[in-house]
Amino acid sequence: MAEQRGAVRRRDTTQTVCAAIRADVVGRVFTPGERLTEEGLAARYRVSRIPVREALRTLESEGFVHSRPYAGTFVAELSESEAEDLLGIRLLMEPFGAERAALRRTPVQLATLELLIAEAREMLDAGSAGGPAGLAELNTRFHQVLAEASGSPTLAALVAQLGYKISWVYSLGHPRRAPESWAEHEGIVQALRDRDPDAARERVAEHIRRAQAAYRLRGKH
Amino acid sequence: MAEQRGAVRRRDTTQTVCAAIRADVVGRVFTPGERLTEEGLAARYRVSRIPVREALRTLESEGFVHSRPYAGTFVAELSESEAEDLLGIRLLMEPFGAERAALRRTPVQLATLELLIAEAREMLDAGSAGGPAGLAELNTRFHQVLAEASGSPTLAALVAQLGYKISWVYSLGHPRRAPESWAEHEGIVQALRDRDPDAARERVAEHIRRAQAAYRLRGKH
DNA sequence: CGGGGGACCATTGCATACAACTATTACGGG
DNA sequence: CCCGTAATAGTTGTATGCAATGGTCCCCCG
Repeated sequence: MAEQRGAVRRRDTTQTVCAAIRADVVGRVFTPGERLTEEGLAARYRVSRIPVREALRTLESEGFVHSRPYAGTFVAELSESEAEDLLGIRLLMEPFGAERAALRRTPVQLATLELLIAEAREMLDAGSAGGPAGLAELNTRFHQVLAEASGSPTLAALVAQLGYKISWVYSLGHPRRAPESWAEHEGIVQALRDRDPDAARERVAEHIRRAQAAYRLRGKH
Repeated sequence: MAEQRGAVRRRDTTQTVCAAIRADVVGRVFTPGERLTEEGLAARYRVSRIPVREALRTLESEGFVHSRPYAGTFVAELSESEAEDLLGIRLLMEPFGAERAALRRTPVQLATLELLIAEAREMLDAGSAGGPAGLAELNTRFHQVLAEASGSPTLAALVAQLGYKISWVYSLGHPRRAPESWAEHEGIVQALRDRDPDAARERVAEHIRRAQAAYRLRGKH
């Protein structure tokens, strides 16, 4: 369990460690402002310091940690306004990507999105048997595939980074509006199926505005 | 000269190497698709492989290179549509940032922008004595400071990454519209001075649309 | 002569080891 | 008792070295 947590098959170590640290940051295992020692992380994931260092450089450029030479690496702290801006940026980029995706999506991407919706519906019908974590995972993947369907690797990468950060912010308290959310996803996929860029853009924009509103309500803690 | 190119003061090596490689990628010293060997880069910049590796991880997450385990690192290739999308994304993000900047800019940031404009005007009046590279550098910094003035570190980082990539694309052939460009910059700063978010957003949008148009004209090669 | 398979080599991935710097703490002076 | 300074310890930065893997070239076979 914790023993084998980061036991890598001597391959892809850096990427695995990077994902693990990011997951632990997003999952609030490491609290914002906390100092991360390379040796501590190395021990935690059962690797040496080199993969840890490389993972930290990636996470730094993604904005999850920041480090000063010889001083150490610290988990980033997102201000409230920063969290708000994140949602604003997302509201810009995802509709833009969806517009492109309506024109450029491949059949495989379309089918993947439909598959994700089907899996989500199954989970919802089963009464969240897969757990809310499963739905959140599906949601992340949905938005990820949607971004990739835009045909722009840069845009997809940016959306992915944003998605991680928003998960981080949202982790304070998940708004529970999964059924509505997935219904909206269906509308988005329909627009992609119809190759209707305007509808795709508008539906994604509306989807994100609603998520944003739900977040703001939860934000009053 | 080339001898001392990457001779680092035994500090900040990784960041310096990262910037150097990025500059060489943007400057077309390394051509898209080219394979970069760690040892070759280490020799070029007079450092060991470790800083090179870490720099490459950063550049990978920024999208300038891509690497597969054990296979090597390759300079990324930007398709024409990808270049077009880059400009589209910039057209989304920079006006958004400018809107925020009009409300959040600090006096120091405002003064910095004014300083940059003054320096640019001096160069222009001197008949591009500082060289076009100097103006391009000032342009990059202007947009960088403008993005930072939005008060959102995430947004600033994204704009910075985009800026590098756009410099890369533009390096195929610089559109020479520096005088008009800097006149527009003045209008933008005026909007920030007036704390007028709508004007700031619109002027930046117009500025970028014109740069985009100039690029498209040049693009017909 | 063209295509497939295998061995060699270059290169990457990772761990260990040493040097350099920061932060903390203890000590002495005011 | 507080502040400034210096030594110390802990952590980061970099170099060297070895094991694992992918790419390439050559040989053999069809």
